[in-house]
Amino acid sequence: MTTASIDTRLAAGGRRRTAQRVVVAEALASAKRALSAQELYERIRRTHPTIGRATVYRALEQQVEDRMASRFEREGHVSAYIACDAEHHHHLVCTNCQRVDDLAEEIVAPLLTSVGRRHDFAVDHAAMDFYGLCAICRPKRR
Amino acid sequence: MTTASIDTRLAAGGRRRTAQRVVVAEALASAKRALSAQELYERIRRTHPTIGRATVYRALEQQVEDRMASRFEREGHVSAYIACDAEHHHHLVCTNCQRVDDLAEEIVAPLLTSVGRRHDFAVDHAAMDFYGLCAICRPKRR
DNA sequence: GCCCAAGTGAGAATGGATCTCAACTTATCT
DNA sequence: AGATAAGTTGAGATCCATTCTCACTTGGGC
Repeated sequence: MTTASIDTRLAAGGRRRTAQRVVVAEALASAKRALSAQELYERIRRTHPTIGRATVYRALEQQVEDRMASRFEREGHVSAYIACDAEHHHHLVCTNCQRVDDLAEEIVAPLLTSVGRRHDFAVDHAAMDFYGLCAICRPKRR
Repeated sequence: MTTASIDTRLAAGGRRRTAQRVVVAEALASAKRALSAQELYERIRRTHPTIGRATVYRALEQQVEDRMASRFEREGHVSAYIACDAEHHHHLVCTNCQRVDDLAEEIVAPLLTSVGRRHDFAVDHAAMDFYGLCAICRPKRR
């Protein structure tokens, strides 16, 4: 994701494009892996020592609302965030290096169809995150 | 799930079958819906006022380990638990009444196969919970 | 430039979850 | 049954990620 598109999306929905929100969005996007709010806060603090903890939390919250990031749960009741584009909402999370890969949409679609057919249930949203070892970490752990 | 089978499974893996663990397991099993640890604690307290909060948390934790229950995340960083048998680990959670239905295993299997084929990723566990309205709540909300 | 609602930061508050530890059970061994 | 070792328990303290508060600041339309 380019800085330009981050900028555009940060201004969506009547939100203001503040320096802090830009910093948070860029930091998350450039991480290319899942980070907790705390971890991101600490990273950002190295270059922007005056940023507030609550600001980082609020910015992440908004990014999730605006579909610029998605949130999932790490062990220990901690939220982790990953930058993503609006279309992909399911992930393969490496429990070793925290790298995140998008789950191909065409793999998920048939599942949603089957759920509708098999169960009498109106799916609103799904949390579908797979945890395991990525191609790089797997050999090391054997 | 019968009391007998709860009893059997509580004793699995060298654990002791204590009165408190039996109470927690039965309370969760009879709820037939997702409950947070806190909610379950309050329910149990009505009939067993001396039970400790930590005991309930520990019992739930063990049940998850022993595959007698599964845990997922509710809004607000709260863990919710639902009793289940060892085979089913994915759920359809009604966001209105909190009722939980098991997701048929044969629906999920093809997805896991596709993930393995399409991505070079060793899935360890998956959080696959679908949120929406169940057959009973859907008509009411229209 | 003016205005004001949205956003910010520092610290306090919140609250679910976990830890501590002495007292208590359970299962086992003799 | 009595002794014993180890798993459990309960009450409260503690932890810590997250949220709240509120005075101050800033973005952006006018």
